[in-house]
Amino acid sequence: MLQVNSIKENYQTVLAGLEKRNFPEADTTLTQVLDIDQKRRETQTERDQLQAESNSISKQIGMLMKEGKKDEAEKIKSRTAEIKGLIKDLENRYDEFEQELTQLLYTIPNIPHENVPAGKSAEDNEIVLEEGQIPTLGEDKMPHWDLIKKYDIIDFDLGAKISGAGFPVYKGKGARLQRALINFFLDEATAQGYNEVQPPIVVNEASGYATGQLPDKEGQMYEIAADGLFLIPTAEVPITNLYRDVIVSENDFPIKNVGFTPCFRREAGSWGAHVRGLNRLHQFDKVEIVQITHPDKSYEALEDMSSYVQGLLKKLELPYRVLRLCGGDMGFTSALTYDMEVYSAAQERWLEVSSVSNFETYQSNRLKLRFKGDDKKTTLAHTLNGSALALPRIVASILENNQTENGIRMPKVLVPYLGFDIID
RNA sequence: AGAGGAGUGGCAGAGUGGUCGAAUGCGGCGGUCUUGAAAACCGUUGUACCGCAAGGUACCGGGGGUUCGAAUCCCUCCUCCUCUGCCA
Repeated sequence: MLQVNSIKENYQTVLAGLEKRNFPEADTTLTQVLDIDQKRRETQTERDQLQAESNSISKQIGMLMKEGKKDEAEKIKSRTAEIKGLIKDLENRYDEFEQELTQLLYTIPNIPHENVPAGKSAEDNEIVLEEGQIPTLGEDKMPHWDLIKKYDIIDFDLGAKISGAGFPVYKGKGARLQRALINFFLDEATAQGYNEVQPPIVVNEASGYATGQLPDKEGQMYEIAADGLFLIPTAEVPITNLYRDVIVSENDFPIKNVGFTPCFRREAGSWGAHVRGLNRLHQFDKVEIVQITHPDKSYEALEDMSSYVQGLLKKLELPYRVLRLCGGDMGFTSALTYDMEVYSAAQERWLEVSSVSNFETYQSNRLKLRFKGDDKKTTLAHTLNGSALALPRIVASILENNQTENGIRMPKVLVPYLGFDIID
């Protein structure tokens, strides 16, 4: 969430940023934030003064008791009763203001970076570059949902039986392909200096709030109500939360972690032809990269992560394009996001396979993730993350783009991981 | 899951109702000494909020309570350890 101080100090910038996001009634909301904060601070000052008085009386009583002047002590006691009530009231007021403030701040999205294009929807996203040759397939080309049946590598019906729609079962070479991709992605990231972690795939409420999935999107997550836990929608949640309430040393930057996890999304309200096959699932596999950086270095890191992801797509021989998301399409918590899309040649569509974002201090403020520099001052760090990569759509386009009469040719880079070079 | 024990500053570890934000040791930082280093010695060493400042307030696992006053007493939740049970 945004910091009140930054709203105060950069009011016009924040306002313009919210307008770029088409955030309604931005001015009213921001004024309200400052107003509540003002009241909160005034209440604190008042409360602290009374508390100080009360503390000093208590000390006096202590001294008097020690000296055996019980009567005098009793006399002063009566004075404290009044103060006590006042403090209680102020405390309640303070808590209310603070809660109100937090609730309000939760509704305000991150401020877009200046390079974020204005726009309302996906139509307005800016295509940064397009790379790779789009294959031309014959008339008999098949979409991946037919290919997986033909070669019996992924089974939706079976998954539906044991779990429900959107929970596929990977079989034989299909399962092997999953494992190969996961290992390939992890090896590549590790080679780039990312530290591999294996986090839990359920998280508590505090973690959900810290990275911004709560309170906004609880409907998107599967909830284990009996235990107050949520199935993660992305490894971003547990991996970033590793650093909740942590003060790192400036020398530790950049902190780079990579992790593979299954991801779970309820995707309530999504249906239709676009979600057929592997295009949208309730459970899918993803390798996620997360960086924590010095504020001065985060955009450098973002470019670095973007080109890293592009490198993966090149190695997989997939045609792709990079989009810079517009203000209206960007995620709530992001300041700048690149989406990577691969071309799926039988569906004849671009499919999003990665989203790389810089959150600046939006997450770290909730996380209380700070760093200490040589000057000993603590400052909020910047957090970034990106998919590297999400598997299902990668699989979809590998299957579709590489189909031949004799079977589906596998990208060379995967062959050592697969132990075969064709699915037939 | 049941029984018992424990959670204090970066770590270790005192403190069981009153100048305790907290002894002491280790570690860290600064200095003296030294050609340099070590040792020794001296000093310093948590976080957040309010305040122009002086200063103040809060925090001893989380939350609540008792009391003029709580690290210390009570309730509750969480976590860890030991034993028993169960189990990949």
